[in-house]
Amino acid sequence: MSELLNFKVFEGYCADQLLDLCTSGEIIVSKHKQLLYQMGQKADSFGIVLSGAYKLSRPNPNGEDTIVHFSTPGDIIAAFIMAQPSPIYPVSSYAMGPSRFLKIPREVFLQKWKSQTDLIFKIQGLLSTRIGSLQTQKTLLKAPLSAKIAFLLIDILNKYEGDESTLPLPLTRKEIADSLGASVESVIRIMSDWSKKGIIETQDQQIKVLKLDKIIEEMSATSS
Amino acid sequence: MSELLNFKVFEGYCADQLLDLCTSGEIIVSKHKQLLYQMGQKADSFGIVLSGAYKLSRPNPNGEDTIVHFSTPGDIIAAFIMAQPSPIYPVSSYAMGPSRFLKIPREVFLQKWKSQTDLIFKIQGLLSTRIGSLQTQKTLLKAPLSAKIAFLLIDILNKYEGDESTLPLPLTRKEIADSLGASVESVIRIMSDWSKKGIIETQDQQIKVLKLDKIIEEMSATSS
DNA sequence: CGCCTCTTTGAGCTCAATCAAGGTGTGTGG
DNA sequence: CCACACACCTTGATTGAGCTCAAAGAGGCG
Repeated sequence: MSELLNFKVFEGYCADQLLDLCTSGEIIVSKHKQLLYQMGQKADSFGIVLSGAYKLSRPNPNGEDTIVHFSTPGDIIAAFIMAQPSPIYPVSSYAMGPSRFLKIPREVFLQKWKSQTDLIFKIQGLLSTRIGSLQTQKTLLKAPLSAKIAFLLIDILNKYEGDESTLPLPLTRKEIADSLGASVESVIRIMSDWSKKGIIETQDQQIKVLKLDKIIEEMSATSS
Repeated sequence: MSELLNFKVFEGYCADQLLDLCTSGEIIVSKHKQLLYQMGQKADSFGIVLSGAYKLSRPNPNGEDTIVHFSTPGDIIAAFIMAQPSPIYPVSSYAMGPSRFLKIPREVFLQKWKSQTDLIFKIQGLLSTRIGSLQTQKTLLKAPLSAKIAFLLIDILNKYEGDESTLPLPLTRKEIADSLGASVESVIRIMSDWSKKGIIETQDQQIKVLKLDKIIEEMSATSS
């Protein structure tokens, strides 16, 4: 599939090489909310998000799921545990809306990917972006909820090259809440407020940011 | 230095190989609170914590520092950004108590470390542990503060092979607060309570966990 | 000896959680 | 086709965990 060539991870690779890397690859078509990987199970494959999105989540002490990451096209899932002796998926993955995923067996990673130094460092780059994002979220712990929501929206928008203002994945208020460790009601209160002020617009779980500057303001706002 | 041989990252390496890997290495002796790396600066070296500990922190929107990670002996700092074109330290590092650090120039990484596939995956293992820890912290967002403190203490204890019950680094209440996104006062209130109950003991910023089971209980406690 | 860091305790307040209730749209089985 | 369950969104009222502010004691250090 030539669509792989567009992803930054494969920068500098030609079609033939990619074909080799994706030996025994299989395209998984997921429906909304469908499980891709189950936390705790033996990790015998990894892969790349082709379209749509997947959420990675772990249960919290109350048994509810906390979302730890949103994986969007070009994102590699589970690659960085493939090198471990007998890897286990550390999180569960669910599709958000109809999505496609290129699934590759672990053996192919060990045989073909592992030795590609450049590729490994590209993947490490993705990892380090992820750590950066988690760390930023940690610095926002003491910030008001509105700042956290603002950051989350901007963080997701930033992943897409095109500076579209519409979030390219169906995102419910509940999912925002689960990602931020907040309650749905609180998230709704803040976002309703933004809607009234014309800062954002929601249609059918597609969130559109109309006034990016206002959102950014929201993040540093000491006042109102 | 043969003390490197004890660290898990270098499992399987012999002294000669290590010596080669640490070409141009320099041992940095840090005093308490001394700066090791400054966030935002050009990253031209990385290294390994030999003794003591370092805290990695980033400023939050209020200008205060949030601690994102505690690096203890055997931990590698900044290695995973060395492969980037022109890396910048993403966080600042400060010594906690007198500490020692083996500093290695970036060129040595590019020349000698980069090609050692096994080593790279060991480092990736450290990274993935770090992500795991950050994710777990995220799942605790809705848990009471006491659960977060309990988890932090246990998390730090777990890093040390020997099941010592004394935390091997000087940890102030303020640092705990800065790591959890809480206020010093709240941390003190909870820990004073634990001290009174004989669950922990503090002497000169050395925290000792007397009743590990009680602490674990604290994490799931719905009551009290 | 004054300054600084760390710890402690108390009082009051606030942000967001919880509880409660109602509305809408969608899928599903009788 | 209707009824029912279920997921999502919304709004209001109440409450409480933890924050802020204030004040003070205990080392340690130049």
